[in-house]
Amino acid sequence: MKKNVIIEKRKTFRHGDLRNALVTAGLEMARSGGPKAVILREATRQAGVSPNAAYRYFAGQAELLDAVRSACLSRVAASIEDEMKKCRPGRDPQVYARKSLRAVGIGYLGFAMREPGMFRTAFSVPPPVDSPNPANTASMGLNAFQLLSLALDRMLESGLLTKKSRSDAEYLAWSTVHGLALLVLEGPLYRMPHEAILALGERLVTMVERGLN
Amino acid sequence: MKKNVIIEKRKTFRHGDLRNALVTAGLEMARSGGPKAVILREATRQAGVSPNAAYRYFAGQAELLDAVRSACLSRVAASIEDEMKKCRPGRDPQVYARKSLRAVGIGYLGFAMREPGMFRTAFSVPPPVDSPNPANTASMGLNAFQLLSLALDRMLESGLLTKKSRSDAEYLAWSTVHGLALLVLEGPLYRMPHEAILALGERLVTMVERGLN
DNA sequence: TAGCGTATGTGGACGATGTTTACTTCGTAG
DNA sequence: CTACGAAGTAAACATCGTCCACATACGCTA
Repeated sequence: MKKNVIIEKRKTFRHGDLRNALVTAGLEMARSGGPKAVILREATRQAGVSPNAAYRYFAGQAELLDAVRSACLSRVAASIEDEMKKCRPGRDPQVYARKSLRAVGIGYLGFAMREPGMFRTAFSVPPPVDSPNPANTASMGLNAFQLLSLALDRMLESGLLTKKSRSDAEYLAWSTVHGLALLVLEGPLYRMPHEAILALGERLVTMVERGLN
Repeated sequence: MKKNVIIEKRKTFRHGDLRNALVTAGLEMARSGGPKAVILREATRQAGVSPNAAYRYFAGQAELLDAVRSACLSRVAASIEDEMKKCRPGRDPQVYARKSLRAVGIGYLGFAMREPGMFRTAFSVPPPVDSPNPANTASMGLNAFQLLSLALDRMLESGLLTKKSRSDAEYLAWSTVHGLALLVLEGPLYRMPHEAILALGERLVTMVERGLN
């Protein structure tokens, strides 16, 4: 395969920023291979360090993956944010609200298509059964979630949504876009051309708009 | 962990049904651990056979996983079918159509909750970049897809859907339910109680009904 | 400035996995 | 009955994650 030669044999005994270097290396592996490609030893190799050095910063491979995953999630949020910034509050609040919701969907889907590896990593999980961590309800994607919530709030404020239908609407909207992204990335829409996917995305967001009620 | 003792040291040199035994073992591993838990060596162990024997039937671990995945997909379809059988064509075709669509959604989501490991395995993929297999467009879940199509056709026939909005509606509906399932299995809805999830599922299907237009 | 404690890395080893190459066993076709 | 080929075995290798004991040098204190 690719024999990434170590950049340079660092001269200092201490690396200086190892934890960060490991996550960065992991990120790159995730980018081009998904969660399964995040190899601890390979990360240390790229950092020019012995395998065990990683254990000074992570309890194990799982924890490294977790850090990488976290980084991926923030990229997702960033993508949404970028899309969101494009729509400014015009005179019609309803138009603004609709645009916001669309931005969330498009930013999300767009990232999935642009960075499949990272996207899949972002939403991969450790054994979903063994983390009875009560505190991590908020550990995932609150940023992206908040952006979505924001868009939905705008819908509510502008009268496009009733108070009742606003509740938990995040989950419904999120489900929809996330589902399409996965269908595209690893489902039957695998070979569908990008424009077609985006068109489907548009319809999807419209469906949410109309269907949330 | 669990030290599944070999059932019995078979007396015949030939196993007789090895390929099947391997897939079955793999299925069980998938059930209780997802795709990552499908270990080739472990499968051969459970079949009471040497590791290499597997290579008579599969090119490698990936191919075994693929077979298991395929089995999981058919389970998904079966779950939908079960739900579908519950709704009979009454006098009102629109009611029937709606019930059908709901059945698909509920069957799908229900399976995800009942068999998380298999569900996750069903929708896991090899490196999504390296299978330029043109023939496998239909290799995945056509069964489940067909059931969904059927339900949507009923919607069309009964006048709940326009011809135009019928096109590609599978993908929109599928995205939605699949997305919720994943949010529940490995997303922020991880710890949400089952009733709440089902309630969300109902709302979701309603959203699709209304939003497809 | 000398020394020392400790955070940071190293080295070597272990068990598990996937996979390859060479060999053995045995059902069966001719 | 014999020989061929399908089915399974044995031993070995590379890689991965991880544990243990040990080495290094940074930076604080005396």
